[in-house]
Amino acid sequence: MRSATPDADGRLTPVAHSAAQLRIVKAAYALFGQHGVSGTSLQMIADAIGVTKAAVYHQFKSKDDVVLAVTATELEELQDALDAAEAESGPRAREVLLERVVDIAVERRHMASLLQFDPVVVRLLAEHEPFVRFIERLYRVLLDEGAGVEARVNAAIMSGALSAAVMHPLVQGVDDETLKSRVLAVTRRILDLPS
Amino acid sequence: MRSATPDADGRLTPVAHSAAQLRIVKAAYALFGQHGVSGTSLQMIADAIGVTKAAVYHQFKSKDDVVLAVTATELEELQDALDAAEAESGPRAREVLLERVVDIAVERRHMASLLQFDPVVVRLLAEHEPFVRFIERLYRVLLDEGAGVEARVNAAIMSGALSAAVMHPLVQGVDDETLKSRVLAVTRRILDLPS
DNA sequence: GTCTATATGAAGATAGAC
DNA sequence: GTCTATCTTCATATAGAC
Repeated sequence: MRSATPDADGRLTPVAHSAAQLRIVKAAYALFGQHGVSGTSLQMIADAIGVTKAAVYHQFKSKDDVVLAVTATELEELQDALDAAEAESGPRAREVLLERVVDIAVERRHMASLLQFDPVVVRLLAEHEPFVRFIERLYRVLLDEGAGVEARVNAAIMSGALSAAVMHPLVQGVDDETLKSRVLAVTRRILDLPS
Repeated sequence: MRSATPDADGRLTPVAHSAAQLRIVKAAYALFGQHGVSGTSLQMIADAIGVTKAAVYHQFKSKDDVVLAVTATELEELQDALDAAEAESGPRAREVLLERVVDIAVERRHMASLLQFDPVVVRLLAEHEPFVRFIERLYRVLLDEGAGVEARVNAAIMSGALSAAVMHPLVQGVDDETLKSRVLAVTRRILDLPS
């Protein structure tokens, strides 16, 4: 896998993408958001950037590889947030993570659901160790050590709440700032953080 | 469309499915949950029930029709909950709806996300008037008349929270009863209902 | 209600030229 | 880094027999 390599500490170390790879990842990202991963063909991606399928295959050896690269790119942003959170200690870490994550989710509205709900992405995330370790690292901040059922359900609720909150038809017309502050308020309540 | 016809009041009036149609819908339902709609072929559906593709096409004239039938079947359950809620008045209506919806979501865990997050289903729900009217009816109970931005965001959050809460990897091992009570508690908090 | 057989196209993927 | 050309497999969909 070229797009993300393991690291001792659950840190993703993604590639220096070439310009050509970046164009593909960017186009794929947009199309995945509109059609889902299975609903997006390499032909669609190639058409979107004005090249042929073969050109795409020169950069990535399979469609799974493209999905992996897109996913890793998305997680990079999350990783920065996680790094910042881990630099804090105690409940403050969770607070910092939450704020950053909400910001990211609102700004890249349609992607949030992909990562969590697209069956192809879910499968890849579960199968590739670097991703698994990264997710574990994320939950370590979000949940207390040895957190019980209640905390786990709360964390699950929070992650889905976030996805829906930013892409649901009901919030189509809502501006980013309003959305951020509302979502932050509700997710804080879910995680039992002080507002 | 054979699988759902309009009604003056946003009520879906689905077909008397034949036994053959029911088998197809049931198999498709399971496969959609595992692979998503785009990731499920009619061949997979046919194989699952031990017939040929042609047999499936005899019952439904296109794949969209199968998706429509599956979706309508899922919404039928929601419709019963909605009927019950509308029979109540005031805040009690919302309370009743919430309890029923949580029950349904927990019991059919993997479907909740399909209806809200699968791009194909989302498209079909938006394009077919009976569905659009039904969803409007649903929101009428969930939200107050002329509800503001805050209530809309809350409703969106709630619907996503529900999906994630019942299918997130974090809650894989949690039993139905625990999940129901936790989800109910949190969603009540989101909607500002008394617990 | 299900079958075989088939049409037509698009999917993922590769070889080799420029 | 991109192309044309090609392969194979699979997709949706139809015709017509049983």
